Order: sequence, then C-alpha cells, then structure tokens
Amino acid sequence: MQSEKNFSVGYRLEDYPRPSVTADVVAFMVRSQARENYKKNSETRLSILLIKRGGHPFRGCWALPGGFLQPGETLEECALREATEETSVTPASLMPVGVFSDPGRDPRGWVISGAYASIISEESVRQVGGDDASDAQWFDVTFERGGAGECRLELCCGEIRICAALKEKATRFGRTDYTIRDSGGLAFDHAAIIAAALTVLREGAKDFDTIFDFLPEKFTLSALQKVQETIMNITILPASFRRKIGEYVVETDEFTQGDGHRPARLYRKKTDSGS
Amino acid sequence: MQSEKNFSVGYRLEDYPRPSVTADVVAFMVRSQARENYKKNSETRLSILLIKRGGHPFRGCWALPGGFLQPGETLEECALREATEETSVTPASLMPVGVFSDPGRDPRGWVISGAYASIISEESVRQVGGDDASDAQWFDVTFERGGAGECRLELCCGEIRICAALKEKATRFGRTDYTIRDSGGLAFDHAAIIAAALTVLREGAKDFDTIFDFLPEKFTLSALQKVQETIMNITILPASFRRKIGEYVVETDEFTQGDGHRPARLYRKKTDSGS
DNA sequence: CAAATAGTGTCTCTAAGACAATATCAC
DNA sequence: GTGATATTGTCTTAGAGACACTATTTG
Repeated sequence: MQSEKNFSVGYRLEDYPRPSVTADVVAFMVRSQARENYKKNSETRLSILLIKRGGHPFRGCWALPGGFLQPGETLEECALREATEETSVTPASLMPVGVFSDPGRDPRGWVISGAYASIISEESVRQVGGDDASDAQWFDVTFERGGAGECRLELCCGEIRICAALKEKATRFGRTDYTIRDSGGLAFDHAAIIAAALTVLREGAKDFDTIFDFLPEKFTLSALQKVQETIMNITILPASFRRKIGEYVVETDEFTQGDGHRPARLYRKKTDSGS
Repeated sequence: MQSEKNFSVGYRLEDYPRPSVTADVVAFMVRSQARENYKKNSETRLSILLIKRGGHPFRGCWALPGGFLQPGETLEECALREATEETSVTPASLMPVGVFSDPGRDPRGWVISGAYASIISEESVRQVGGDDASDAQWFDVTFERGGAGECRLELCCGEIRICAALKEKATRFGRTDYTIRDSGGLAFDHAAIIAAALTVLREGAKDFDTIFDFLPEKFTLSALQKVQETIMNITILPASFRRKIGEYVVETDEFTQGDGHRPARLYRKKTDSGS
C-alpha cells in the first residue's frame, strides 16, 4: 500500500532529490602534560582534533575533520579515511555517534553527516610529530553539565579558547541529543557533535571498552586508570580499579623504569582467545 | 591542508555524486497470545512489522518499512513518518540503530540507510485493527546466538517462516555488526538491520529504558517483567525485578480484575518531575 | 477447594567502596 | 631518608539471586 509509493516499479533514484553525505570524526586523545617534578607522574587531559577551515562557509573557524562520502565506500570507511588524512595516524577504533541531519545545519545546502568518535594514542601522534603552525590542532576538552540540562563545552589550545553552550535534550536509550545555544565559533553543528561523541566515549569507558586504545600495547594499570579518570572526569580508588580491570588484562614481565618511584608492572590487553 | 580539498571555496555540492538516503524502521511489539485457560496469564512474543514488497527489486519479498529522506526533514522525522504511515500508529520512541552504507546493499544503486528501532504498544495497534490479507504483517522473532558468532534469525507469521543466518562481527562499544550469510528471503540487508536493532533493544531493556513503551499508561509489574523477559529472552525472579523497578514506577489505586487469580496493582511510569 | 498469579521477607553471596598497610624506586 | 607511586589486604556495605512464605481471586 503505502510502500508502493516508494518502492514501486517506476521509482527512479535519479528522479528524486538527494542530500550530500559527509562523515565527521571526533578524534580523541589523552595527552600528558609536562611533569611538575622528577618524581611525580604527569597530568593528563582529554583532547580532540580540530581543523581551521580555509574555505567558505565558516572560513577561519575551527571544525571537525570530515569530508564527503564517495561512491564505493561505506560511511565508516569514509570516516576512517578522513581521520587518517588529517592525523596521518590510523585510529584504533571508530564508534558511531549518530546522524546529524537537521535541515539548515550546513549553509551550503542539504548535507547530512554521520559522526564517528575515534581514539588515537598519544604515542602514535608523537611518532608523526605535530606542527604548531598547522591548521590542525589538538584542543583540551572540558565538558560540564549544569542544572536543567544546560552544558558548557570548553576547548583550549594554547591561547585559543572556544566556549560553546548547549542544551541537553530528553536523554533516552543511552543516546543524548544536544541543541546548540551558542556555538562559540565552532563551524556548523560541530559543538553538538562533539558533545554527543563525548557522551558516547564516556559511556564506553564505563566498561573499559574505550580506554585501551588510548595507550600503547604495553601499559601500567595506573596509566590505564588515569585514562578512565580523565575521560569520565571522576576519581577511582586504585584497589577498586585493579579488581575490576583484572579480567581484561594480562601481566607482562616488564616494568617501568626511572620514574623516581616504585616501578610499575606493564600489562597487555587480554585477547579473547585466552591469555 | 587536506581539509582544503573538501571545503575549499570552489566546492559545489552539485558537482559531486550524492547517494540516495533512506530511513528504515524496525517496529517492535510485544504481543500476547491467546490464554491457555481462564486463569493463566497469556504468553507473550516479541514481534516486528514487515511489509511485502510490491515493486522491484525484491518484489514479493518481505522488507522493513522505510522510505526516502525528503528535503526539509531530519532522518529521524523520516523514520517517524514511515513508521506512522505503515502502522497508523505513532511509535512512542525511536532509537537510532546505525547507518547501513555498504555499496551494493541496494541493487537499484547507491542507497544508504539510517536504521531506527521503534516501540509500539499492542494496545495502540489493537485500536487501529489489522488486516490479515494486508501486505503489512507482524512476525514473531526468534534470535539465537550459536557458537563462534553464528546467529540464526527466525521470523514467523502464521504459515510464513523466514530463516536468516548471520555472522556476528567484532562487537565493540555496545554496537554489534552483522554480516548476512543467508538472508532467508528478506529484502536488501534487512536481516542484518533487524539483528542490530534487536541488539540495541536488548541493551536498552537492561536498564528499563525500552520496556515501558510496550505497555499502556497503567500496567502491572508482572506485565512489565514479562516484557523485559520477552525482549531479553531470560527469566527473572519476581522479587529481584520488583526491587529494581521500584524506583522507576509509581503506584496507582487501581487493580486488575477478572483474571482468575489475585488482582494485581496497576502502576504508572515515574516522571522525572517527582511522582 | 484448586489453580494460578501477586506480593513480601529474609538469607546468602558477590562486588564495590573505603581505607590502611606495605613495597620500591630516584634523588 | 624523603617523596612519590605501586600494590595488596581487609572491613564494611549495597545490591542481586535464591527461595520460602503469605495473600487473593475465579470457577
């Protein structure tokens, strides 16, 4: 009946308007700051990658890396391609955040975007090296939930500070929607995409799903704990963390060295196929 | 740098190929069967709505309700519109399941689809009435996970039985991907979409997010428990369920009647703004 | 009364939180 | 030794599972 309308013999794809489709990537990294003194561990910050736009619209504004879906690739492949192009690092994981399809979200016309969160280890970025003058920069993220669903998203990179205001909407099924009150200068609806990606990342960090990819293959449990604390913006008691993480990791025989305090054992992520 | 490529001044949306975009909806209902005898409660089954395709491709095959995204609407609005057109009932909720963008998933050409799961209460469908000869039918769902990620999806509606075989792929971040081994006659990649939607539904049922919408405004705790058991395919001890559900519901003064056994108190879902 | 479901009480077991105690390094 | 982190042990507490018991209806 109604389905005839869309799927009838006479339906030609070309006869109907089609939107442009993009994939946007929120690339997350947990960065360590300089150590305060020789025996302290370094502080860590959650940061995301932004690109300074060279063309219209939003010329000169900061935006998420992303680009148009090309024939023959899946949306996920597109996101992976864009993330790799921008960071020169292939992210360990891509998690779907949602589809952003508000008409009017792009001044150029009808453009819908599939958003993905990706996790990049600091180590892999170090190997590539970064350019301070580049139009791609890592911004430290602060995300605060106020009362009545009001949220503040703050992005910092050296002197640059972007402050966006968002309204958290009817949260359901784990997913949360955000409406932009003040984009703070971010391009398009990227403030809302970042907020949604953060929510997904935090959700995934609860059961340790998303925390391993921030670290190299071998890591200390303290570092792993710090990743979770940084992402979720909480503090955890070490004893509790160690109890829970135990089943997901395997000991190695190696230890850290030269940290000015007791060495820590290095662990590896447990693979599903036994130790 | 690389971003120039896509966002440069000269980029015209029309100059580049665009996919067609559809929204597909997996409409879930928990249906009660006829009672075995006057004092037993009725059994319940999880079922989904399928449409018999009248046009090419996959003419005569069963498919999910869905249709093309139209200018000026969001993907979610499109899904809501399609769900409403097909069932004559506006679903209580829509949860995003994922984007399906495999090239070649649609023989007509380049078509990507945003999938949504929706929940429909049996009560609301009863009011509209159903047509046995209609091309829209509710199918009982059985989904079984075998060893090594092999899954079997079985859909039954009277004499009609659809059996699909799927392979569960590297599950991460709560989301699970499915590859179709045997579509069992379902159109497009809809077997994979249904499996993914089921996973999302079950995930949401864990914390009671998705179970209330299956029932009318007032319900018994036993009915609510049965919904969760039906969706997740488990059995729960009543005492445990009642303890946990307590904080999400509010008592009413009403009771069931004429069931051949002790009457049950009716409850209402607790709203966030107090009782 | 019998059959069936509704609803409560309580014991146990597990897992998480809290916190104290011990170990080990670089300087 | 001092300062810092690593790592373990144990007490307490909250919550889930198990199971038994009571309550209430209709034919």
